[in-house]
Amino acid sequence: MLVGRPASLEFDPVTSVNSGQTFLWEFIDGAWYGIDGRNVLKFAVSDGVAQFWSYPERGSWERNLFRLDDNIARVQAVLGRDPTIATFIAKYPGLRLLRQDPEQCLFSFVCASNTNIPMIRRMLYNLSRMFGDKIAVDGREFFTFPTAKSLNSASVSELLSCGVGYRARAIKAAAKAITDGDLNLPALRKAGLQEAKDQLLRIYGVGNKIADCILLFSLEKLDAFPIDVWIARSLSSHYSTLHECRISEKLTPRQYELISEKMRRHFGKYAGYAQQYMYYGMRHSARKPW
DNA sequence: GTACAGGCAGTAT
DNA sequence: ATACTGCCTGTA
Repeated sequence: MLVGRPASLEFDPVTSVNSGQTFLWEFIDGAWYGIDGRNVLKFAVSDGVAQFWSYPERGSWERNLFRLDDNIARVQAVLGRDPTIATFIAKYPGLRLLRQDPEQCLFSFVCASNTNIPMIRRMLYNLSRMFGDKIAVDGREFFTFPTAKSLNSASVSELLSCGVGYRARAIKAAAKAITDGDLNLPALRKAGLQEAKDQLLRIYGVGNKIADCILLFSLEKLDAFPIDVWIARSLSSHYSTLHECRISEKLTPRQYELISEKMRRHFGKYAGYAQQYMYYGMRHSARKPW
């Protein structure tokens, strides 16, 4: 799909924001509206040309969010040597990884444990309504994503009223770590994969999968390879020969690390892109509506 | 009623 | 290191 700025690049923003990496996007009256940290983002597509807005104004945010600075031709060329991924690339050529706000990404995936996407969306909308700041856009109310500070001072009963259940404790733990300075997310962008992951794993409620999602979607670790049940299914059906043992849907932490590392060696430094093509391909062929 | 959904931590072995 | 278990909540 051709976009307004820069016109020479091709990608599909609709597919990308609906590929399960991010949760607070919705289609309203012909345009897509999304929350990224303290910004309300908007785009509309017609006749293969996209227009982008943000509130408050932030020039060319789409370049940052959709990772247009990545050499996608190179990514697709490298990953396309794998026949399975080549099929997915051909099917969804416009799919892109997103570069999300790290704090929002952290809280989003803390909420994502052991539940489904409609529930995740509900939790995050409720949290934003209760702890975010109201912004009026196009005559409609939106809410910025809550800051760590606001979530840190939230009471447990307030969090429970957002429907987060037992994740309340994890939300509080992450909010406290950030507020106290024990977890410095921006600094992790420059750290190595393992170093950054170790920092995230110290947080209560953050395990292997959630840590890898945060690393890939918000901290520049394009070689992070998150394995959820969908990826596990895909690995066991397409890549069983790479692994001597059967891949079950439930992986022990050790098995997770082993397989994740093996896929990293197989796909190289863009392993995270391969994961996203696989994930979206699996979800799509399973006809998940979200 | 009960199974299930994009995991994780706690405990026992 | 692995196996097993409980867990908030809403929907089918």
